[in-house]
Amino acid sequence: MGVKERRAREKEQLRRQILSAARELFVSEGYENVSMRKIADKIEYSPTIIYLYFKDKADLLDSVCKETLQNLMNTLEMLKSDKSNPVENLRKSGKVYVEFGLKYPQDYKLTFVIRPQFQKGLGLHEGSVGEKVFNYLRAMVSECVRQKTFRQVDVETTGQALWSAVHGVTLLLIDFPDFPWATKDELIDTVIQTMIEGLKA
Amino acid sequence: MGVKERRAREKEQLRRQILSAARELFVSEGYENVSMRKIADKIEYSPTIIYLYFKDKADLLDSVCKETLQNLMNTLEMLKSDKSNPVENLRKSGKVYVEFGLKYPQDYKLTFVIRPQFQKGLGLHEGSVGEKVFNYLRAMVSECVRQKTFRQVDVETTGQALWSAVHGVTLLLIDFPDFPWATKDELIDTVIQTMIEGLKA
DNA sequence: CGTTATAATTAACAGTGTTAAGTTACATTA
DNA sequence: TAATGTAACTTAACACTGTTAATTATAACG
Repeated sequence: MGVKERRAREKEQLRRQILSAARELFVSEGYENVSMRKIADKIEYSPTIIYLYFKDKADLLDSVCKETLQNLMNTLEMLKSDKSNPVENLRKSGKVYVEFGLKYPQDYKLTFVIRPQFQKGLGLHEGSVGEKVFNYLRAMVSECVRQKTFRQVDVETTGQALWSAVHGVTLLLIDFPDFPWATKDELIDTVIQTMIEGLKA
Repeated sequence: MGVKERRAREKEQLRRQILSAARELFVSEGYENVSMRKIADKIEYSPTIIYLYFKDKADLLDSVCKETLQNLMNTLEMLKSDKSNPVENLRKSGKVYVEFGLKYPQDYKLTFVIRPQFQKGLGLHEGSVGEKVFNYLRAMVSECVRQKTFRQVDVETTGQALWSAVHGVTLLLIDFPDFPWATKDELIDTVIQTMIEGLKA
């Protein structure tokens, strides 16, 4: 009775083929400039097959973005955190976050800008990767407060404020590559350090 | 010889008609969902007339965004600044900036996210409105340093860092309306205040 | 073999940005 | 007033788009 399983494997494989073709094209051409036909061409199938695996183009984008979020989470988790120095962890994580965005600018924009435009109601569903990422951030802030390196700030609001800052600098650097930025690294460090300084006790 | 001038006025008038129809539709339907035909319908002309006034759809977007930038600049300039308290000016300006973005979320996204996607090479050209806005910000930071309320930070980098922070919070609030934000105002204030605290001497 | 399920395709619809060619309207000149 | 030139505007078309319904090919089962 291994037939059903083989078929299921084959289906899953094609699904992944579609997904990775879509990601490659989204990244290299931009979401708007990628047609279902182009994706189909790349995997050498007819365009309509995609609809047997994904509801529509937005659903395809959604799946690509979930992968990106997982990649971001993995990247963050690779940083082995030093329990004794939560501020340093926060600084490093911020840096890694921005660098991830700059390394995969199209993926970052797809996930944090394009997707919300096409997929309404993106809260922080229980069990979602987005929730995990934010829990990670919250824990770091919480530890900084517990160790009294930070003053008694509201952990929730502070986490969101930190996210705002790194999100902002990431997007500006992606969207305005021709702007006369001071220096990429200097700017990134300034944003993160200034926020951290502003939170210290 | 007033004929030529009248004709010129009429041309200018139609140009404005197109522009305002485009803005309304971009804002209410989103750039991607607005077709040249829809714009033409709204002003009761044939679709191709638009091409006699604008190079293409991206150029139309460009013109809409320039207006938005001018509106933002005007809003900022309405704040009469108190020479003796530059930090308070900075705080207020940041607040006004974010509130402008939240009041016209579609315009804000068009200008700072969508436009750079379609119009490459958006530096800060001499004489551009964008340059004016940034000069305004630079002057405030500079004054804070001069009065020694801020420590001896690099004005350029600091200005860009501040822009990053307010840009980030604006976009997050626009793009993730269903995220469990602490409180809009609390978050905005936290972002701005934390940055300012982090810059103080 | 024939039957059945399902995987994949073809054809079509209504819409897109944009261009080239054609038409209309109108001020200027004869 | 009638002809002319020119600017304003429209029609028709091209090569695309996302998506659906109907159809065909493929392969497993009895």
